Amino acid sequence: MSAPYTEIKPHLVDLFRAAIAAALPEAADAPVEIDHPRDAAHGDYACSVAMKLAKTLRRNPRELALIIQAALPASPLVDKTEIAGAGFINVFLRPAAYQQIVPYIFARGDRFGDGRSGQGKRVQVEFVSANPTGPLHVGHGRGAAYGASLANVLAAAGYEVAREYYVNDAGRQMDILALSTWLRYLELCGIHVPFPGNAYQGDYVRGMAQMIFNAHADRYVHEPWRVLDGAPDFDTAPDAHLDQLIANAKTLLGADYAYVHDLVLTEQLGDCRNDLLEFGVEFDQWFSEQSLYDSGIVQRTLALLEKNGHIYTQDGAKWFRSTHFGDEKDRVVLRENGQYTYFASDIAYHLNKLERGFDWLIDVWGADHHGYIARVTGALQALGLAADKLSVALVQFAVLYRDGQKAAMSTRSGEFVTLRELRREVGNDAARFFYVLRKSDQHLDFDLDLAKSQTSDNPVYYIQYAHARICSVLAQWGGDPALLADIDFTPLTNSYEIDLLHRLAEYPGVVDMAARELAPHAIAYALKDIAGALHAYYNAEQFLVDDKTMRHARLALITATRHALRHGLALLGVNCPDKM
RNA sequence: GCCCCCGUAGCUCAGUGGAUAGAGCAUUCCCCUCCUAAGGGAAGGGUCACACGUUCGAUUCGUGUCGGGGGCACCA
Repeated sequence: MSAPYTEIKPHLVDLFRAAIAAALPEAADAPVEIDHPRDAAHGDYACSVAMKLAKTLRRNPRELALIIQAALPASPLVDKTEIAGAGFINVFLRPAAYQQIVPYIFARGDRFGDGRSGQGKRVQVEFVSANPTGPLHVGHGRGAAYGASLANVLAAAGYEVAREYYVNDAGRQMDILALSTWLRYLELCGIHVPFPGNAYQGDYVRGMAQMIFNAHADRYVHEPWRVLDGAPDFDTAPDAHLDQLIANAKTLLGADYAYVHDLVLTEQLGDCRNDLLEFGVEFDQWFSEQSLYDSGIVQRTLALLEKNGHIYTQDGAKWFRSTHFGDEKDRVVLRENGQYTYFASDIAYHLNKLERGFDWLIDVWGADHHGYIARVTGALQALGLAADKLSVALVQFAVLYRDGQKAAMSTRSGEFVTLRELRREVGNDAARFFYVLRKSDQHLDFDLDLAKSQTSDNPVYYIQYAHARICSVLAQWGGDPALLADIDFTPLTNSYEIDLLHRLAEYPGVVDMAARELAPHAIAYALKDIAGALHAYYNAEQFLVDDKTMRHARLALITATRHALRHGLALLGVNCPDKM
């Protein structure tokens, strides 16, 4: 049974609309905006519509404000209104306006905060999608935390969300990893081939080589003296050198190359999946790039583009005319050597996504990919698809700080800080929270010392502590919080209580906004505010007081607060400990 | 050169077309015989980079300048 609840802001908008329709019918479609004044002396909410109407109606704004004020219908939530400043209509609410949120939250339980603005539309969030060529590093961690939280927020806002990881299992990088592993394997077999500096250097490569050696001894040693055949000098042509070694490995290993390739792919993908799983990040689908070639959709897509006249041949390569769609230059889709570019399969991938019936696609990319947006949206337009169904969320880099210094992080030579190392050092909760504490399109300074400090400085503990305190009080009370749903809330009138009620009432709107703006960081800030209001309340008032009515009202309020904290922390993938 | 992000307190960052711009840290104080002090309260600290424009009103929107970061492959 759902408690009657009137959402404050929409209710006030309705009141003002009704007043204007009655008193100023010529301005009935005026935009009514209600905001929350900074200064409490200006009331709980303020409306600026009189000033906005002043110009079109050519009348004095304060005079208009008086007319509107006089026509406002009576409301059980409104105590009084005042006209102030240049023509603001300030609204002062009755405590009941805020108190009603408590039974509403009890009715919604841990689903308080869920909304319906998504209308069940199907949205796909594709994120992380790191090449499975080594451990995830701290940069991927931010994409993972952001994407996972964003997907949760969208689901809470009423979207049907599909979480997807695009596996780049078809490209040159995978070949380099397979080669790297084979060369390390040959070393284990006592055969030394100079290990190229642009191959994968990390210890995990030796680990995979060891696995092959342990399972199959020297079975995959195939004419190793020919590995360097025809390879140009590494120092003058490192890339060509590496490509020749890959070609040689494929020739020498023959059908066994697939074994090495598949093994390293399976190993790295498995490692990646476990890493993310431990981080609380799960996917509905791991989509293989190779499958796009196997199913022929890449070829079909390019044929369609060609038929539409968006492909031309030059210098032996096939180009997509992306300049026609605002890109700064045209892009190769089929190289002179007959191989498709990554871009080619990516066009096919996006076509495939839309063919799967999603209403909205969100790609979470590293900020270094921003130049890629124009060509992908261009390709969608060229295919006759609605490019506005695609949103790209760019995630800027994270820089780790330790002792006030940048923590060393080089992408080559296996020196990078892995996501796993970060999680081990600061814990999953702090990592998830710190990653989304900044707007995604801003550089993130990740303070390792702060993240692992078990003090009040740490915002994660600050919020979790609020939750634990509530649990502790309820445990000492010993009753069943669910039975507090129908008690008398009118004692909740002091400033701490009103402040907390206010923040709780605003929380569902924050979730809605966070979904609309692709901004899960707003959840983190809302939680900090709610936790802050709870802590202030806790210090100012005793909850377990003798007066039963007051005691129950306060316990109900903190129980409601607990629902909101749990909801928000769940969206961010952070745990809610009962004790700390 | 072109494109993207950013410039708000000493530091790290929120924020909004509205009235006196916020938080945490840092600094200086204060609060546990009391539900967890991983907490609360107070004080100081600002030309919201700069200029011009739009607007009744700009820190917010637009243009430009300066400054910081990133990106501009027949790599992925």
